Amino acid sequence: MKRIAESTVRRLSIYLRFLEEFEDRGLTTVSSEELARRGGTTSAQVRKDLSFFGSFGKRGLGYSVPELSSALRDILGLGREWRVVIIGAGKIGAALAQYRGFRQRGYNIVAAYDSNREKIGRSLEGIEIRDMARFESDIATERPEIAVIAIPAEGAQEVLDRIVRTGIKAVLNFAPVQLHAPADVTVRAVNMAMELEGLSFALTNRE
Amino acid sequence: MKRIAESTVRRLSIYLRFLEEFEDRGLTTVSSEELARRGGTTSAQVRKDLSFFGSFGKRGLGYSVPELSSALRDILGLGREWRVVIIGAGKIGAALAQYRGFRQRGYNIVAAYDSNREKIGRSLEGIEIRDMARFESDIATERPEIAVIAIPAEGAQEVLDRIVRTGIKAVLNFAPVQLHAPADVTVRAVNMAMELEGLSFALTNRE
DNA sequence: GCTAGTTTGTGAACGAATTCACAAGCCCCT
DNA sequence: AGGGGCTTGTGAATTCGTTCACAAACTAGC
Repeated sequence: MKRIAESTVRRLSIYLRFLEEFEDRGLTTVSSEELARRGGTTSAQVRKDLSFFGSFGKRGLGYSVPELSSALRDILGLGREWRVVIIGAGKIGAALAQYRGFRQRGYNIVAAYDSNREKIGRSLEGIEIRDMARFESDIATERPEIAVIAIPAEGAQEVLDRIVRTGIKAVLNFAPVQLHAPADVTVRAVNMAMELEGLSFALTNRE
Repeated sequence: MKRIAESTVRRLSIYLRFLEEFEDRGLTTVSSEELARRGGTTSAQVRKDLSFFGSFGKRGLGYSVPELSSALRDILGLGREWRVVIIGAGKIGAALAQYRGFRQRGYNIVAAYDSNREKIGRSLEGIEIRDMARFESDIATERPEIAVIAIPAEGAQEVLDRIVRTGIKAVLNFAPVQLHAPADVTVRAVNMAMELEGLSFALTNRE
């Protein structure tokens, strides 16, 4: 299969969100034009994005809402459950743990890890906080597919190295540092500081 | 001035982070090659990124660490203080409010807003939680430059419309929806659900 | 002050992503 | 059953972003 651009995948997520809304409202078909308007893009872009994966529409009519959402869920890997571990039981870990959208979409948070004696053994929004020392042995038996780094910048690369050694291939990083991993490990970053700097840049440099 | 790509601005943030680290370690010069290695890019990319804004280096030597960090801080608008309001005093709002990196870089959180009677009047990590009903009148007197949306998806577009009407031109959105704003308002989105879907996509569709 | 060794800054080449534009296909109405 | 009106799917054209490659400019050593 041809390599798919990250931007395409992001848009598929956006389309899926609208499709789910349309499903709830009982709509049966939708046009690329409508999806584009909602998603802030163009109808040609929508059709091109979908065309990488197949033909889901009917000419003259549009896309069947249930069919297309089902197809997108499959494409995005939402047709199964994913086991997720969170490293870092601080505020960000807590915000993640309580977010209902994750479980709804099949992301099952199996545990949180921390090194702070105060936190170990307690629960984070119903999720067990375990000693980071147990990390490797737990992973070996529970085999989660996704790890979330929710600790400060300083220890993040070291934690990522440990994650990589366990064989986990997908990591979501909330620490405000650029991390390095082998090519077969996908690392996505959420960096609030960087986004804010994008805003102050825009405010500063506009005509 | 020529339009600068968002990807360029993101990289500038990354470079600045390393430069600050180098400053702390007392290093005086750095090459584009070194910055590239740390930032996960190429030296040509680093030089091209910087060249949009001027010539900061010395041929044969590299860049002066203090000079380049100062230049990047100016470019990214970090040479002044920005007033920020957070809308939504939930878990995400709390995670933001306690994050020390913001104040360090000149983002001053002036207040948080919520509609929940329970929360109004309390404090979020030392920041006053105010009634959302006061929003417009407060903005008119305090004139913050940046608003952060940290509420669930449902009310987010409506809140953005209110923000836009106050004249605020920069918004950071944590709600998992695509929002629409006039072209002169910069909206950056942080969408954890979308990032996770990027990961499950990568796990599902790889050879 | 000259030479060898670096590293920048930047046009030109390349590659990737988006947009255009239109034939092909489908629905609905008469 | 045929025609008009839509909307998809997709090559081609275009735009945007990255990488290449090298002259220009600097340092350091002799």
